[in-house]
Amino acid sequence: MSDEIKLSAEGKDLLEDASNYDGSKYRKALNTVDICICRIYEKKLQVLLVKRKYPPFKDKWAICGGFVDINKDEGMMDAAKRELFEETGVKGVSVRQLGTYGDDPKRDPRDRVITTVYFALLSPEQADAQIIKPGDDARETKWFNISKSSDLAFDHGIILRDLKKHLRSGIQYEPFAFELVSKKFTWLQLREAYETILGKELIAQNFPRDIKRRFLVEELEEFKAEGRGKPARLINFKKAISMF
Amino acid sequence: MSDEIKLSAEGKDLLEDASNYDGSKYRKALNTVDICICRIYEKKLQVLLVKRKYPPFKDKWAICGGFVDINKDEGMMDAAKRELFEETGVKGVSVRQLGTYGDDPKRDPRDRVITTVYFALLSPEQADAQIIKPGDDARETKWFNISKSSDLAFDHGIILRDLKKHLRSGIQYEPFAFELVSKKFTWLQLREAYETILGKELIAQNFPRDIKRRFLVEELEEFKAEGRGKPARLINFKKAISMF
DNA sequence: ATAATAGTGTCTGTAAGACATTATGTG
DNA sequence: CACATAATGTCTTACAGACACTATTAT
Repeated sequence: MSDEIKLSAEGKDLLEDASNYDGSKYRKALNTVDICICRIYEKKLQVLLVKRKYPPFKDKWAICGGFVDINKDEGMMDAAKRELFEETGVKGVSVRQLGTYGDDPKRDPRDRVITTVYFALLSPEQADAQIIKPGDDARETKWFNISKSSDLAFDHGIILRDLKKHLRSGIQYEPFAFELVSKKFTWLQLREAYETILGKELIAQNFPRDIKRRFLVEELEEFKAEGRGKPARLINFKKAISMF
Repeated sequence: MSDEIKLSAEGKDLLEDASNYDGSKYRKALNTVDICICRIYEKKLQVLLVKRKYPPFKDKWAICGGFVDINKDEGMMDAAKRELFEETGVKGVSVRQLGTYGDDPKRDPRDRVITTVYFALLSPEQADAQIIKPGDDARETKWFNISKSSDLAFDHGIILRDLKKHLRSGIQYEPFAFELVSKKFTWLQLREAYETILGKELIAQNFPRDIKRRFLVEELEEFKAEGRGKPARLINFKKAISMF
């Protein structure tokens, strides 16, 4: 944040800073938020994509998102949460920032668009609760395996690649996996969430031991039979154990 | 990124998406970049701040930054690098994104400003090379200990707190410390960079062993006497050893 | 020689990987 | 009972913390 902005009578903003920025030719970018809505389905990390109905990238699939409502003084994360709600009907989920993509001025060929990308991790229940709102003009959405989603609109392929990396490197100390499973979960379910994000198998017997070192969990006196075999104990996530 | 933008004849952008966004009342935010220019000085992490010459926050200290030049199709990171160069004369330094701050619509009381924050880590040489450009209208800049910098303009105090956290948690696998020391450095210098960022002392004898696990370094046949005692071997950073 | 800093070697406790065994449910 | 999955126990290996000792320079 450097210098000076003046607001003219019409509410048009001019820039006038100490380095003689030419305010008269001043143009602004558009700010959007994208929200990568993720779930785990059949041991694959999936993201909810929406089919574009207009050019550019007509009929291509894109990450959910939209414009930040500057008129209504909407916060960036609020906009991301609103988009999440509009697409899925889900509220009260933790939404995190991935990053801002605004290096290529032609990432949207129409105009300069700067997008700040957030992501939300849904439990199976939250993902299934997805509401098709009546009267909605039928935005077509679909879950895609995050790895196979190529040929997307804009730079959304790059964004999803970055998201995968971010989830993988953050899962050690951030409770990503806990958000992707049900509120009460089994060790198997949590381990499969880890395996999905890490892209490798973990040793089942060691898994509870290793998790308990970094996270505080509550082992309930409830059990759930998942087909044959001994029913598994249900677990509740309490909190992360801070490493500092 | 959801739907539709139309450009009118005058180049004024209208929004017209599938959810009946009211294009006529459409207003845009201003995009700025801030760059946290960091160095280590006397075992303290410092950031270069600039004294504001105009309201709001007149005479308060702020992180370096400025507007993204949308007219010139300037990329976000290019803008951050330009600001870095304008303040310090330094080029060719790796600049990373910290995050985007745009939740509070009143973070700039004049208008809606969304800022994307980057950071650069300078070696002592780069930090000292700081150029006061002639004909510059004397922007007053000064190095501050990052911890003690309170009462800053805007939400810059929060940003620096976030940066500290980001550096601390990332230093294990990202070569932050190597950028904060000279190209050829001693184990002591590198360890002090780690200690500064981590905020605790490390065991000197174990330090080379632990670094070599995560990073590839070249131990040179050059030595440098730093006062009395045995001259220390100079080291060269090669690359990080990927953990995946 | 003495002080000061650099660098090596080794011991120990903890964490992580790997596997064997026991426990407890379903068909 | 046979089978499948959960849960526990233990062995081994790698890493991290801590400290003792040696090496090399300036004064």
